Amino acid sequence: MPEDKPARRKRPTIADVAKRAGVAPAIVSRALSPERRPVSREKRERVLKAAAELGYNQNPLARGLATNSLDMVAVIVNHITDLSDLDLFDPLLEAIQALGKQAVIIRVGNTEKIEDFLRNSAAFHVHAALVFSDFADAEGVRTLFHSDNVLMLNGRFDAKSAYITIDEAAGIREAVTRALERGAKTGALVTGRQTSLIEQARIQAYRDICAGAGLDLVQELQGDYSYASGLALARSIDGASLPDAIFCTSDAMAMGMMDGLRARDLLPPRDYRLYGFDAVVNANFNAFDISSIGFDRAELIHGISMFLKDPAGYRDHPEVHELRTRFVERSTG
Amino acid sequence: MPEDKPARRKRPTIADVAKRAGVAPAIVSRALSPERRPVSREKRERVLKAAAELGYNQNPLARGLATNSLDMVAVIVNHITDLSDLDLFDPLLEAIQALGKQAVIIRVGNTEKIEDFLRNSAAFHVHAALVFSDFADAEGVRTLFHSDNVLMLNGRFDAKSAYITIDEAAGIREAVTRALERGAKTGALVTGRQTSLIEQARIQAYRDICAGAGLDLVQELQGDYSYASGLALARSIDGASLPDAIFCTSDAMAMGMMDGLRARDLLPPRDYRLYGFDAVVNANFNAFDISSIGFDRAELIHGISMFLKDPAGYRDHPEVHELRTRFVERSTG
DNA sequence: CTGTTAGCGCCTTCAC
DNA sequence: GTGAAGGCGCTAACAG
Repeated sequence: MPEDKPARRKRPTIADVAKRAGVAPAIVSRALSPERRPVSREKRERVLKAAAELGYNQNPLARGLATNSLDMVAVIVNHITDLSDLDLFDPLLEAIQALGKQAVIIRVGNTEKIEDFLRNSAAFHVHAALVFSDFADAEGVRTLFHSDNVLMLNGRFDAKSAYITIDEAAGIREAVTRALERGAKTGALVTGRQTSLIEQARIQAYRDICAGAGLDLVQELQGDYSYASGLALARSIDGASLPDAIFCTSDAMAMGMMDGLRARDLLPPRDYRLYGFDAVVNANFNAFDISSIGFDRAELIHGISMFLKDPAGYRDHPEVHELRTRFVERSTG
Repeated sequence: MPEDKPARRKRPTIADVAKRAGVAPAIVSRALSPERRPVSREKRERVLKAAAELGYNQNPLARGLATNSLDMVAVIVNHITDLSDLDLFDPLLEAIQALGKQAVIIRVGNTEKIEDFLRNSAAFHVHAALVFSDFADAEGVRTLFHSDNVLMLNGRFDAKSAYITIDEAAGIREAVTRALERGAKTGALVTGRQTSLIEQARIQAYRDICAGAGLDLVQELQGDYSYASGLALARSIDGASLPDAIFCTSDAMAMGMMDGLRARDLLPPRDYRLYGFDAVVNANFNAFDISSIGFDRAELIHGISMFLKDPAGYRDHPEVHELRTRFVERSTG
């Protein structure tokens, strides 16, 4: 191999631009900075022109070394399915890229020693971190990343951290009301991983609201959010005294439940009413079309964008700190 | 705000470790390098001890600046759904992290000027790039990234690039054979985005194999891989002369097709045989359970890992350069 | 094998 | 408003 890497043409540096523009490197740095820095209008223009002619591009590593930060956003999930569906993930990436930043996905699902691993990684220096994983708490993430710009999306925030919470109760109240209107007297609740704060809130909301509204929650079953667990739990539902309404804390479990009961010729809404959670598009498949509860993903993306754009000013916009869930009516309930 | 950032305790540097171990900084660098570099056994131990005591962690930005590379892997997709499903994405992330690297997801779907955007980004310096997007060609990606370590997974490779291709024909042949065995004489083909090289190969394989095997492809319909497009295209299927077999180039389209025909009381395998593609887990939902064609995702991950571990040596392992698809029998065909 | 010396490219004082 | 100088932390190159 004579010249495997033909000495990739060296990229122009700030010094090259400075030379061409006939100014000092520091001027170039200032002129090219997004922030308003003292440079005379005339020199700024010379610098911009020279930079364009040379095809200059900043070296983010050098800037990162000097400023101790990187234009990347860490997205912390358990498994990737935490982002409950692609409906959220795709626009999230788009929003991050629209801000000129890049998303580093960090999966803490079963990586032990995630900390050691991260400390030697460039991800350590990210501009901000978005935390979806319920395994991470605010303080831990702050020490994990070389940044205080942590947005907690898992409910585990503290006084110092930014967050977006979901008002689970709003949509649940609508769904329960709906079930009652349709004559439901009894209900079953199918839950997911109870270590999640969000899940705990969801379960509690169901209990409280059902109790308050007079819908008798006769059965609680625990799954793991998955289709498979819903399918398996269907066996635990007593056909003889079928609950009038079955509430699942994920759409996937609702789908499994529906398939499991369908095998016994029990169909919603004829034989029981079925409610999912998350309002994923999948549930819209004709074969399921499950009534669900969810929030507007665009609103969540909007809040995240605001945070990334100006982490310091985020506190001043409480209107994006909490999202409301709503009942999404489909054919099962 | 008196002290918003309480001067985050400075992390120890290589110089601190050197001082404590009583050696030169360069020795520390060598001792801590993953590669085998000349350091006396005794000094190496002193360095390791000092580093541990100090809680030293490398600064990847500084290393990146010096070596011009970063321990990150760019994953380039159109939209995130390019990774056809989470079955692949989650283990891919896990594999990347297992190598001590981080995944930067780059979505080129509708970002114009992706190039300008990237050149100013740290992603430019990634260790390697994995290309799933069919919008990117090998040469383009090499110039886009400051790295020749590009693995093409979209079929658009050239002589200089590493790649993994999928033998689409193998599984298609099995599926067509199966349909014939079950008495099919006529078939319909439902396709996706035809700009993709992989899709083109898939379509051609279907045509060739059906022609060769004597299955008459009476109809071709174009969708976009999605459930919705399959559902819409079901209307174009003539109920009177229903094809014996319907082959879809994605599972999602097959699901849509199935729902669309179900609405007209046409069910597989009673009334027609239905075949999907990708063999995603979703298709396993009881309500669908669609026969499909796919490759072993673990094999793909294995090949990708080999590449990331040693991009230079990858060429010497041709056994991972091509994956075979296989027919996955389920209930619809 | 070892240590010294230069950078890598940028930003940030700090005088002017 | 400007520019020189030093530093971010590490690695490569070069003598010893």
